[in-house]
Amino acid sequence: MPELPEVELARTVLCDALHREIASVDDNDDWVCRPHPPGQIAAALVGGELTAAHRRGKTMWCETSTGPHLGIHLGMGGQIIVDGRVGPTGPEHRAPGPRKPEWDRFTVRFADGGRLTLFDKRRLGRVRLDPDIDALGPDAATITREEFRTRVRRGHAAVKARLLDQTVLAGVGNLLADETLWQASISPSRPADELRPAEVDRLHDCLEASLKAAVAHGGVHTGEVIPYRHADAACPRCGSPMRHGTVGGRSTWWCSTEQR
DNA sequence: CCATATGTTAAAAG
DNA sequence: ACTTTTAACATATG
Repeated sequence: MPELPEVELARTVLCDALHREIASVDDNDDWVCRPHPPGQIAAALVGGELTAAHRRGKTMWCETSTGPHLGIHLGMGGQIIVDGRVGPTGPEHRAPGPRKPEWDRFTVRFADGGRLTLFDKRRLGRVRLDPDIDALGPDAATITREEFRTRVRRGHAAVKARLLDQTVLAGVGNLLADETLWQASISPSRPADELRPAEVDRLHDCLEASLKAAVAHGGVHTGEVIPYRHADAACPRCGSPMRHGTVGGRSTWWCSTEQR
């Protein structure tokens, strides 16, 4: 579920956890908390408080009164829950399924009795101290037209692979990439450096629009073409069959006639 | 049992 | 050396 829009919404939930004394921390999942051994993150946080919540691409981090930054990544399906308020990270938000306690992978308990939890069935989420934010490219929501042009076109890989590369720009995931390329009528497998300048600009415009719509509507799954990413679907714009394949190592759907 | 899943990344390949 | 692709990661679900 979590791509940039979901993570931004999760970040707003995270803000509810700010300025509250941290009483204890459960960091016992050594896979989610790697490379930290159990207790290390707890030791860095207990007694202090979270003072600010930031995001770049799909990575969030909190500043703390004790010094270190607390990095949180939702992985493939993680959710932030603060005092029972669930970050809207996809269809599950609207139809919450079972919530087994063992799916709580990381928890900060506050002196006021409330708590912040990373809920993640698949366990691909990540919590760590002082994440390397600078390894990421510019945030997809604020990247300039100039930056987008030079970064996306630098490289011969498929344009979808460039969009998904978090060091090129940060925040675009598989669904948002398909949505943006469909909006722009560009084939996902076109080599990025062969796109005409006008096409790259169109892609940037469509990315901005898709991001804005997704944040406003509650997630990337609200994209126009997302419901048509399945076998036997027809393009909602022209009626041609939707095509399927693997591009950039990910399952990809595109319109067989409009996307060139 | 098999395939798939909205992400990242180490390793292999080019 | 740098870029691109693939496989693996942990786990749930259809």
